[in-house]
Amino acid sequence: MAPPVAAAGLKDKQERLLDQLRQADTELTGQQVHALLRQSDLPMGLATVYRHLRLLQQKGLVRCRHLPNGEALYAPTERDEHHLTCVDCGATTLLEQCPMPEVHLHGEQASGFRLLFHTLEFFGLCSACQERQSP
Amino acid sequence: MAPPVAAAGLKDKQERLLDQLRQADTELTGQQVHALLRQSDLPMGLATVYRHLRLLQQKGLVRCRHLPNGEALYAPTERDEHHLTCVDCGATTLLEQCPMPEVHLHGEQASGFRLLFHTLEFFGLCSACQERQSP
DNA sequence: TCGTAAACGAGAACGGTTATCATTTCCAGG
DNA sequence: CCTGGAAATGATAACCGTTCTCGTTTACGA
Repeated sequence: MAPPVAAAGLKDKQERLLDQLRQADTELTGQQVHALLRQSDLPMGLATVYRHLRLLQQKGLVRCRHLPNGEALYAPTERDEHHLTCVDCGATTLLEQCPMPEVHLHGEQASGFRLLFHTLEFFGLCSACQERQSP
Repeated sequence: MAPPVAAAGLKDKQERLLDQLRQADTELTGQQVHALLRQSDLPMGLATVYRHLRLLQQKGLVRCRHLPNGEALYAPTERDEHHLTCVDCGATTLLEQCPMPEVHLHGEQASGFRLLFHTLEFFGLCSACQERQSP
């Protein structure tokens, strides 16, 4: 009874989860990660997904931001992207260029914080929503 | 029967709500705004608070950010503050100086978006949580 | 092979936000 | 002053993503 595929089970789930985020071409919600993993050869429960997502964040490997509606989006920290989000409909656009090439907190400004990642997000009204509210 | 205090009722609720945010010395959650207003001379329902909070955002008068736990915090846009937040316990520290003095999106990079505000937030581990996870 | 501790996951619980919808408040005309 | 319709309001129900609970499974050194 040699486990043909189950061997993948040995692979650390956390690492697998990170792979999933890296492979994705966009940020993913916790639910999406769960759904993707679900139909892979190494499915895992929703609770586990969130658990590891948090741990990865604490290791500084994953960053997350929140949409106006409160949903959380996750991405690998090495991907340094910023977005323009509509406060009305929630549509988000990836900014072509980072408006702030290098940001670093000077040392550790605040009492022993270990800096892991940052988010810089822009908010506004997309053209569609501008028209809709002042025709 | 001259209305002694009720006259305040004439004042636009939306403006009143904005005052509340301006008077506060920190960012407030929707619930907090509601609670504060509740015991003022112009109480309003939770639904109304959230409705106006969104409208104020669309006008560019109020900005909001989300804590790691998903809670939304509101503040007047004129207050340009940034924070350092612990991804574990959620503690937030106000940054003394803005690490990015002037940020502007060059014109409207993206298809007709009208830029209203931005958020720049830093995340890491506070000293307490660092110790707790690797003693 | 055992025993203990950590990891897991299904489903319940939570809690902030949003939607519903009946009621109230505004106001511009009669 | 009345009146009628539109917009605002708010108590409550519904939503839904996330977290918790806790019994079960897995890992692994002795």
